Amino acid sequence: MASIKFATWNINSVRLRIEQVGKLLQEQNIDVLCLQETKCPNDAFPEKALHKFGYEHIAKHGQKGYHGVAIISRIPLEDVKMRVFCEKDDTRHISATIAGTDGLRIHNFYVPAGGDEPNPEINEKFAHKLQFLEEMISWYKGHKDKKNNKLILVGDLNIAPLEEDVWSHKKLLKVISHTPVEVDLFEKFMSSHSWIDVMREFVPSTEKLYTWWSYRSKDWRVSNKGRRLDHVLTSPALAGKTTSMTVYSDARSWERPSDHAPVIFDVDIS
DNA sequence: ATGGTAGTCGCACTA
Repeated sequence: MASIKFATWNINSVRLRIEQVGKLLQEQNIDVLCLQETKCPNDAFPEKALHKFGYEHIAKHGQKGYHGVAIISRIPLEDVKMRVFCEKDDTRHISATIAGTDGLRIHNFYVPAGGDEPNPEINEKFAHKLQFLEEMISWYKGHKDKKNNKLILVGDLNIAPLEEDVWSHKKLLKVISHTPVEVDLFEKFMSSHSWIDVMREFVPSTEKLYTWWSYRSKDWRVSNKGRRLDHVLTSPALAGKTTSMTVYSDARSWERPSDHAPVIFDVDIS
């Protein structure tokens, strides 16, 4: 069986943590890594280090200071595209087709976090997040031949949709990432394209599952007040093709860690 | 109810 090992990780500065990127790639034998929050302009992207780690194919979409996404691959990437959302020049999306896979395409997203105040009337960051999600719902409508498209969508979607995706459902109902209005949009997005929630294929919805733990708690593993903000989705054409999924929370304990853990998964392409 | 930490860029902003 031929398979590809993928990972997605909000790295919170690719330059600061380039050695951690290398450690993940090499120790976990990753083929294709999607990064979010690279916080790095394209001309400053640490390509040489990545080449040294054995990764020749890099698709990047970054800007100074904020946001930024990238796909780092051992396999050639084709037809790299970026999409604009909300008519902003934020670097929040990049996609590519994996060579030699008969058209398997991966989309890498960094959805706006949305600020603190969960009222779009007075918080334009939350309004932006909701509009971004609306545009994600309409984004795919132009695609043809949906049923045969082999698509993977990963990234920091900044939404924890299920009750067991947060440490306390009740306490987070008014906390952005878990408010009903954004969870509804997330569910609308999922159903409009029949996306498969791969992580929940491996860990039942009755069990807690997190990918992010705030920097603001001293002992993140003991308090364990996490949220599942990072996601792995596939189109129905890939149903049953994901053969493993792990939240690699060890990386949250590395020295000067990202506040997100990588999610690693295998896709059978035979 | 509040404030806690981290990163980039420059002394504010975003998460």
